[in-house]
Amino acid sequence: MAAANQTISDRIQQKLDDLTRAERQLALSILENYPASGLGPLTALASSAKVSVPTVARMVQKLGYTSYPDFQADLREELGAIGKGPIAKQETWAGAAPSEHILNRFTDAVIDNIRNTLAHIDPVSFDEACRMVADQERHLYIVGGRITHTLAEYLFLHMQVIRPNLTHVQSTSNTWPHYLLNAREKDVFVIFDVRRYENNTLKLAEMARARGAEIILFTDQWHSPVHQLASVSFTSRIIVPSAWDSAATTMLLLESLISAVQTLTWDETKDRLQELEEMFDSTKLFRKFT
Amino acid sequence: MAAANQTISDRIQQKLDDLTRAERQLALSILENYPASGLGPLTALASSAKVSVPTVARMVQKLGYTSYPDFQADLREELGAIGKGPIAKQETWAGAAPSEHILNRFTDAVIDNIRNTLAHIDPVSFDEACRMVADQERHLYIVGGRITHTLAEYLFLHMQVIRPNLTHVQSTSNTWPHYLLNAREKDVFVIFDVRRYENNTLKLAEMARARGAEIILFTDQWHSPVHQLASVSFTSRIIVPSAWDSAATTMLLLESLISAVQTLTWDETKDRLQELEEMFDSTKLFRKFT
DNA sequence: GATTGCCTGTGATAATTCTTTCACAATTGT
DNA sequence: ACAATTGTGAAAGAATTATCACAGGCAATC
Repeated sequence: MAAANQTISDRIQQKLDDLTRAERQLALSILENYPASGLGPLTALASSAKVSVPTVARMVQKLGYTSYPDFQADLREELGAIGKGPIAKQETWAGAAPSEHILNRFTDAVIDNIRNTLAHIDPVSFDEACRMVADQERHLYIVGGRITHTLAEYLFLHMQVIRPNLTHVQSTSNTWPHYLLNAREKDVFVIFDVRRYENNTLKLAEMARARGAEIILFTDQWHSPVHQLASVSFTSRIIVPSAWDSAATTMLLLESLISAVQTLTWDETKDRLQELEEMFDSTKLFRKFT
Repeated sequence: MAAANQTISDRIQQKLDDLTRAERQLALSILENYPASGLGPLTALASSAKVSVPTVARMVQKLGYTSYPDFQADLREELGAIGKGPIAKQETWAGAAPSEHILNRFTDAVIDNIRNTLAHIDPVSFDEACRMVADQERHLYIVGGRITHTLAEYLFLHMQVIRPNLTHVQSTSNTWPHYLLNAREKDVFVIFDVRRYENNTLKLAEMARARGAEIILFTDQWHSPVHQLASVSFTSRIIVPSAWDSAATTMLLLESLISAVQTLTWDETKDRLQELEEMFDSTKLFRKFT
């Protein structure tokens, strides 16, 4: 049994870089359900991590143990030690940091935002919005402002894979009126507007509405003026201990929407994804492992 | 394995009266160091409780298990259930929607990601990264890939307000080698790289490192290869019920970092913010109320 | 584009450890 | 003294673990 002042969890994380792909997969699996998974039989651990038995044996030795049971003994000892100590903590997210640390305070706030936002959301509207975004007959315009531009782009990036017939508009640029020339009845505008609300965005929304397009709005709890014009509005709470607002909750909503739209259009999407994969493979832009 | 809604600890205590002297002695020993002692070998448990091996075997059967390993399996399962904190599982986030609705499933996953990510973060490294990013002597390069580009841009946007002397680099473009010409010792690169890891990004990181610059990396649980070169790495869990990965957790970390850097540089920042406000006022780009 | 080397899984085997269960003796309490 | 409980020692059986050789696959390199 190897002596250690740190937890085995720490030790594994520290060694993570010296490990190979399968070993890392195993290590992460152990950390995933820690420490329970490491206390079962070796074969069970191997199969739950989807690696082979020798891989487990090899890694345990890399971690400095003479055998798997040796490793388990250390785990048990650690588990026993926890029992003694003050068990109080659980409230802090980053356990290693004090509760006043910005990481903990910020995370507290974001979780609170998420809870609050989700509690007030209307799933029917959500589903409705998903259907609108998934409808490939309608041209999809995605509009972001100065800060929200990044969220808009994130949506655009994913929608590009999922469906054709879409446009990314920056309300901060002067070129957006050109795009509106093409907008037709029933087209869909996904608009992001949080405080400080942008005049350009409002004008754009008004003109879109005038042309008979429908608007899906992502805004904050104070409601962008675009709200009046929107068919569906998503309201996120965005308060955090910072000079700025948080986009994390809006991001969550957005990703949920993407996931839902993806499911709705899966039949068509999967071919596009397939093609994309092949293109990536051929360009070698990405690496497959390690 | 016997079904139970209660913990095994409860069950043992409940049965305590039906047990004989040696068995009770064993039971109390198990509860003494719960659950670690029950997860070791039977013989070890027997000797630590100072009872004989058959006594252990007999009692386990009295508790309703078919075998000692069966008992252990139940213990491990219970241990695994504890690992999941109290906040996540029970609740439906969007109360109006059924728990199988994508909104609830997705939010569950994100909360889980956040919990897991924060649990493994090192606050010392975090603070260190904040100091590096806040140091205006060093030029700050922000690097994003295909998907992470949006996160990079989000950081860039905020850093622009907080400090001068920074550059936004897209690893997907071909122009980045030009930027590297200006990179100097101790400059800071904030690099985003999640799967699928981009070869361009790795090359960029290597060259930055060769020039003596320091790297702060935002990656996922599988660790971008850039990890080896980084002074500080932030590892987010990014699994959600979707064909894509979630950026929400990384966004949270990022915003925490921004907030912390903002605090560190407040003296200089507040003037810049003031100026920015005035510029916005004069351009009438934003509306002050509603 | 071919080669080389590293990593990983497979299947098998042997060694080890752990578990179960004997019968019987010792102990305890009634 | 009787009956229930418990421990001893042992041995068989089961499960787990350690390890091997080998082949396939992937990636880096030239």
